[in-house]
Amino acid sequence: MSKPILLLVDGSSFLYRAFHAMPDLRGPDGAPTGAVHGFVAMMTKLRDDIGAEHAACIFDAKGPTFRDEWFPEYKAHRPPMPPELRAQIEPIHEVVKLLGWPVLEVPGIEADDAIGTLARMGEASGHAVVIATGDKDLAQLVTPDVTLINTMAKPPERLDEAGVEAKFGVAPNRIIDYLTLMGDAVDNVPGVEKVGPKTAAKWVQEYGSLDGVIAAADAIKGVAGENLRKALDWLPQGRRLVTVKLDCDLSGHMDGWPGLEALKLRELDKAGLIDFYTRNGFKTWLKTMTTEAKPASTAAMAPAVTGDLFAEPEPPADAAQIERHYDTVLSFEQLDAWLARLRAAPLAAFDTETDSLDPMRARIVGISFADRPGQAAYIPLRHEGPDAPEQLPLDEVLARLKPWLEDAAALKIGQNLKYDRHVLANQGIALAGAAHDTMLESYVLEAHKTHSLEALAERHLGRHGLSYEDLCGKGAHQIPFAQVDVAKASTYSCEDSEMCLHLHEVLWPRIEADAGLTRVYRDIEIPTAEILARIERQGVLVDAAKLQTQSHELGQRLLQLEQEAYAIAGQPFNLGSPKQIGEILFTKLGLPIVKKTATGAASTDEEVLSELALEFPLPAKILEVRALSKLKSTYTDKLPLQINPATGRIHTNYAQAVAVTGRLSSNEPNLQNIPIRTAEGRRVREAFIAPPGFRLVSADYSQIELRIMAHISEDPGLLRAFQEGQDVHRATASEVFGTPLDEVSSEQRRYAKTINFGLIYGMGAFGLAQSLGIEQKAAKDYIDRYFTRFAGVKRYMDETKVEAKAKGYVETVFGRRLWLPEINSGNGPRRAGAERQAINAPMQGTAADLIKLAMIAVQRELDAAGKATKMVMQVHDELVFEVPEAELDWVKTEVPRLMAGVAALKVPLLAEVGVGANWDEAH
DNA sequence: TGTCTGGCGTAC
DNA sequence: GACGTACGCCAGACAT
Repeated sequence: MSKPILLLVDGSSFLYRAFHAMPDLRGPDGAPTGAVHGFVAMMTKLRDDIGAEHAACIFDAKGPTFRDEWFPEYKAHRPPMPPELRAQIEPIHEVVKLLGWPVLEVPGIEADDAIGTLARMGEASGHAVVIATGDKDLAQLVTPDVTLINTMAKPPERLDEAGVEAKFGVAPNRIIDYLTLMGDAVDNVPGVEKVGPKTAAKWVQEYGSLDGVIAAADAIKGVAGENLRKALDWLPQGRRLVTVKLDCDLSGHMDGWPGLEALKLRELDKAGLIDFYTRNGFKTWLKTMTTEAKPASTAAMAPAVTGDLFAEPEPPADAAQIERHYDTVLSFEQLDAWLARLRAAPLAAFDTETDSLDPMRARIVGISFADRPGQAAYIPLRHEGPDAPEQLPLDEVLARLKPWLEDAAALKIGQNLKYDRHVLANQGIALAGAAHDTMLESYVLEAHKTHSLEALAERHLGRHGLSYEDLCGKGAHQIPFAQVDVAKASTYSCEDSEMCLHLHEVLWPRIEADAGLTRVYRDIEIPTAEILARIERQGVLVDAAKLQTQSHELGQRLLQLEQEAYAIAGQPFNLGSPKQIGEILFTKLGLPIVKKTATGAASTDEEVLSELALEFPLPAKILEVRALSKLKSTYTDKLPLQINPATGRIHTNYAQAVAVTGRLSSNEPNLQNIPIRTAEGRRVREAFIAPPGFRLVSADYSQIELRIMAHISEDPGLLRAFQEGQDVHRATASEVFGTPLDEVSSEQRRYAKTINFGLIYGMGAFGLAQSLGIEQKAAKDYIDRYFTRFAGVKRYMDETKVEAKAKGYVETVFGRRLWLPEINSGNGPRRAGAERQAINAPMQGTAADLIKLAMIAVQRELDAAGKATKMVMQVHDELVFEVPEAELDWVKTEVPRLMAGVAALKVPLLAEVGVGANWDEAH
C-alpha cells in the first residue's frame, strides 16, 4: 500500500538554474521569458512524473530572516538578481498557479525552512515526501519517507538515504556537520578555510560528527588542521546557519494550517494558461492545450528590462585628484585636433585595444592617446554590435596616425609597448620613438613586484582604474573587446593611456636619480624591448612533420611501456598521477618511502625512483614513461600546434619584466627549456630548422656566470684560470684535490663542475652531497677546501650577504638592483633563501645584462651592415640566428667578437659559435 | 565546467 | 630546510 505523495518544489533554487540553463528567449514585447519556459516545462514534468496529491512551489520572500539577525553577513555578497531574471519572477508565480500549484512565499521565512517544516508535517501525516531542489543543503531533510529529486541534473537524480550517503559520503543526519565544515560561499557562510567536499566528508567519516571533528581538532595535521583550529569558535554559529528550520509558523499563509488541505494539487486553469501562453508567445505550449487559442492580447505583462546593465559606472574615487577629460573620437575634426596635440607634446602615451592576447594575431579594435595626465582620447575602430556608434574608417585613421607613430622624433610611452608594437606592425606600421615604457620603469625600480598597469596605478598613484576584467569579464564568460560598449571602452583605454603618463611622472625621476638604474633602463631595457619584438615577429622555423613523427614513435613506445608497468604492478593505474604511483609503489607493493613532498605525501620524483630502481623493476619503467611522456606532451605534441599558420613559424613571447634577476623568460611556447641533456630529448632540437639557403647559427657565452663570479670576487686563482684560458672545472679540481692540472681525473673534474655550479646557486654541503651522491661530511670537506683555495670567492659571498642585509638589495655589475625583502626576515629558512638569492642574483643578473647588451650590439651591427641574418632566439647565454649561407663567415666571426666585446671585465668573455641545418647541429 | 594548487621535469 | 631563475604539463581538489 503506497503512501500519498507530498511534492515540495524549491522554487527559489530553480529560479537561477532555469534562468542560466535556458536560452535568452523573448516574448512578443521583448520581455525575457527563458526562465518562465524552464519553469513551465519543469512543473509540467514534475506533475506528470510524480503523481502527487499534495504539492507546493515555495519561493524565498523578500526581506530579512532570522539568519540575518544571527549573522548580518549572511548572503551579504550575493550579487543583485539580474534584471532579466527579476522581470520573470512575477510571470513565473502566475503561471505556476495557473498550472494548478499552490504557491507559498512567506515573508521572513526562507524557502528551505518552509520546505523543511512542510516535509516534517507531510511525514507526520503519513505522506511520502518528495522535494524537488537543486540545493544540496536540503539533503539534511532526507529520511526513509523524504527523498530529494533534482530535475535539473543530467541525468535527473533521486536521492534517498543511501543516495545521499553515496553522493556526499555522509548520511543525511550528518549533512549539517558536513555543510558546516565546508561553509557556503554563495550564502557567505564561512566554513573551514580550504576545506571542500572531500575533506569535510573525510573528517565527518573519520570522527563521526562535527562534534567529533571539533574534539579531535588538535590532532589534525597540515594546513587543513590549522585552518580548522582557526575556525573552532565559528563552527557552532555556522551550524545554526546551515541547519534547516523544521518548525516554522506558516499560519496565515496556508488555509487550514496546520493541516495540508491547502496544498491539494489543483487542475490546470486552461483558460488562464491559454491567455498566458498567448500573451507571452509560448507557441508550443499553446498547442498542447486542447482548446483553440483566443486572439492574442498585446498587453505587456512583464515589466520592461531596466537600463542599469548599460549604465556608466560611477567614476572611481581617486586618491590623487587630477582633472580628467576623455574624448571619444568619432570625427576627422576631432582626430586632427588630437594629432596636433600629440605633435606638440614632448611625450605622449598611447595604448592599443585588440581582439586577441596573441600579439601576432591581434587585430586593433581601438587606440587611445594621452598628452598629459588626465587628458586622453579614444578612437574606436572596430567595435561591433547594435549600439556601436558610427566609427571612423580604420584605414584612413591609421593612415593619418602613421607618420606620427613612425616618427622617431615624436617621443612615446606606453605600458609594455612591445605588445603595441606588434599590433601596429600587424597593420603595417613600424613604431618609432618608443622612449619610455612604464612596465620597464617599474621593473628596473622594483623587479620583485608586479608590473601590471593596474597594480602600478594603485601602488604609485593611489588610482584604481577600470580593469580589463571589469569590461570583458573573465574565463568562459569573457567577451571580445570589440563587443564592449564604446563609452566604457573609451574610459578604460583613455585611463590606461593617461595613467601611463601620470605614472611616468612618478617613476622616471626615481630612475633618473640613480646613474646605474638609468643606464640599465635606457641603455639595456628600452633597446632590448624593440629587439625582442623583432625576434618574436621573425619567429623560428619548425618542422612540424618531424615532430609529429616523433610524437607517433613516442606514443607507440609509451603504449608498450604502460603495459609492462601494469603487468609488474598487477593492475592498470594512471602513470601520470604521482598519487596513484605512490599508492602502487608504497601501499600495494610495499616499497620503502625514500622522502616526502612538502605536503607530506610520499615523493615519487626522479631521485626517489632512481634509487628504488636499483632494487625493483617498476620504478625504472615509471621513469622511462615519465621521460617519454614529458617529451611527447610538452614538446612533440605541443610545438606543432604553436606554429602560426600565416608564417609557418613559432613566435614565442619573451617576457621582459618577469624574472627578478633581469633574465628574460619565454612563453607560449617556452623556447628556453627545449631538451638538450638526453639524446632522446635532443631530437626535438632537430625540428628547429632554417629555410633553404639558410643555416642556424648558435652563439653562446662560455662559463659566463663563473667568469662573472671571478670578476666580482676578484679571486686570484679564478681570475688566473680564465685569463690563461684554462678549463675552469679542471683548474678547480686541480686546486681542490691538489692534483696537477694534467693529472685531474674525469671524476675529479665532474666533482669540481658540480661544486662550481653549486656555488653559483648558494648550495650548501647538504645539496652538494645530494648532487654527488656522497656523504654530507665529504661534501663539506670539498667546500671547505674550495674556500681555502679560492678565498676571494668566500669573501665575496660573505660580503654580499652583509651588503644585502644593510641595503636590502644587491646589484649587478651594471647597476641593476635586485631587492631582497626577506634578507632580514625572522624566519630562518626564508632568510637563508634570501641569502642564497643575494649570492646568485648578481651573477645571474650580470649575465642577463651582458647578453642583452650583446643582443643590442649584434642587432645594431646587423642593421648597419645591411645583413639579412635574423636573430631568432635567446636562451639566457645563447643567441640563435637564421643566417643566409652567404653571411655565414661574417656571422661566425663578428657575432662572437661582438658578444665578447660588450664589456671589459677582469676576465675575458668568450662566445662559442656553431653552425648547422638545425638547432641540434648548431651546437 | 572552470580555476587553482601540488608534483614533477625541462632549460640555463 | 637544505640549489638560483624560469614555464608548463597533468591530476586532483575546490569553486561556480
